[in-house]
Amino acid sequence: MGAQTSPALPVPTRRQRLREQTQNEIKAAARAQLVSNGPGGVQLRAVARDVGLTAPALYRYFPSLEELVEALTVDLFDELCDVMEGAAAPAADPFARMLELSRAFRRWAMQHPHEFGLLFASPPTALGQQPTNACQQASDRFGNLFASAFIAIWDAAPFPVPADDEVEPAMTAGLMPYRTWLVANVAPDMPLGAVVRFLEGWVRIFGCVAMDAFGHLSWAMPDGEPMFEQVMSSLAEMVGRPDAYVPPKASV
Amino acid sequence: MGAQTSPALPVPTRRQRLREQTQNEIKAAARAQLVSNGPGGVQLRAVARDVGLTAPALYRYFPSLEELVEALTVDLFDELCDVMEGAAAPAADPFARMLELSRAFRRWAMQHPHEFGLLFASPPTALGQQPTNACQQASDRFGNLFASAFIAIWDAAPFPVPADDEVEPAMTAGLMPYRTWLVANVAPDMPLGAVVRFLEGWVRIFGCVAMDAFGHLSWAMPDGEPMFEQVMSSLAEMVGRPDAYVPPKASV
DNA sequence: TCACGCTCGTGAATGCCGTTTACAGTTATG
DNA sequence: CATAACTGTAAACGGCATTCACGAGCGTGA
Repeated sequence: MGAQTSPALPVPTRRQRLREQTQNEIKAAARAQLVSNGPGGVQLRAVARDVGLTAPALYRYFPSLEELVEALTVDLFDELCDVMEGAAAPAADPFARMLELSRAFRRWAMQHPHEFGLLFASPPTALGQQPTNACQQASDRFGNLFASAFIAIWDAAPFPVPADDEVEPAMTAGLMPYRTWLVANVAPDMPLGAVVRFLEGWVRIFGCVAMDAFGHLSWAMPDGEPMFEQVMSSLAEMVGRPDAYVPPKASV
Repeated sequence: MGAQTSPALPVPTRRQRLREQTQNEIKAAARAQLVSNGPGGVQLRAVARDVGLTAPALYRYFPSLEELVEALTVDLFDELCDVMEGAAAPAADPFARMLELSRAFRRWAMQHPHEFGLLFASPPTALGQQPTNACQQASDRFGNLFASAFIAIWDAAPFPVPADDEVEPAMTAGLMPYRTWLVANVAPDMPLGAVVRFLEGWVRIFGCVAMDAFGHLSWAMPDGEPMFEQVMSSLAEMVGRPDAYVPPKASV
């Protein structure tokens, strides 16, 4: 009845706190399994064992194994986004921010290949079923990180891009919905050609990171970082700022 | 006892033929499961049911589910390579061949996303264990398709590439083993810079195809083909033959 | 022709899995 | 303090991969 109990939301009851804590323990155990067994190797009974419960008890916290993995996915997207945001100062030069965002992305992917696999290689596994709202939201946050970084680069210093009528008609058509959304919501003055450049860059960054994380580069080189850095350097040229690329600080 | 029975190998006994036929039926059933359930959704018992056998019977043909999937993987690599070779005339202009190889690759990936997932997205699933010999061999054939196509382009008309001392030292170091192998075996006169360009191109092609197949492009565009075609066009410029890119024949 | 061995298939059994159900103990609340 | 909500358990179900012991059929050499 004290005065400070009036806002209902910020005062979770004791049980709620314990419940949330247990949920986190469960997700942590699930992640440990993900790390050692890969996506698909997360087992409900094993998670329960690790956390000191019987299997049916987990159903008090997650309605199914699948939803547990989904919750873990959301957490991992958030972790990845947090790491990326923590690595790139928003106030920095826009391209420097993009550079640091991308490097943090690559670093996280290399350090957590199985988590990366869960986030980015599952679609073929789960093809045909649309993702959960929460999942979609989490991956949107990730996408927006890159998009807003690109928009900042463009707003700070537009660079030459193909004119609207130089873009392939097929691409123009396919890109229209996204482009109108962009213009209406976040980047009023971005031409179609810039959107194309954004996607090109995103494909190169993601492709480089994903191939490395999935081991599709190791036949030619043991470490994909130099290739990644070169991609970033060539992207600096693409956005008309060849000087903006700076090599990474030497790692320890 | 006839004269034609002398070579032991080319005359498989009747049993051997039946056995092989059953093996193929099993792999076909496994593939059907792969298509409908995705990698990881291939179940031994379900395969057995589909082929009209009990589960233990499959162990007469494959020592485990895992090895069945591996055999299927090898088959799929071969099918992909056959399709690609069938789509690209070896005698054609070297870049045209690369173009057709890449398009066939993309086409196959789009038409068989689950098979593509099994071939190219499993490493995170099976991270830490080196592939079977047969698997390695099959994926080597795939890699060599692209490599030899690139070598043909280079041999036909070398193009400007970064000089050896312009390549990042880190990349030079990592690339050395592969480069010396290339020079020793298939491309005696290929400079380091050309190897770098090859990998760049490969990363862009694969990245574009993989992202599309995994649905990581659909948030921006429903169909990744125009983006893929643009990548191919820009690769034509990269190899100094901007004229060599020709748009695809209109699809039906 | 017959008997032997090899191949291929089966049913039963083991131990794991995800999930459901019924039940008991604990905790918060009127 | 009684009542309801919450959190855990044991038992059970069906499905899974895998192993084993067994039998039926084929191919071959005496």
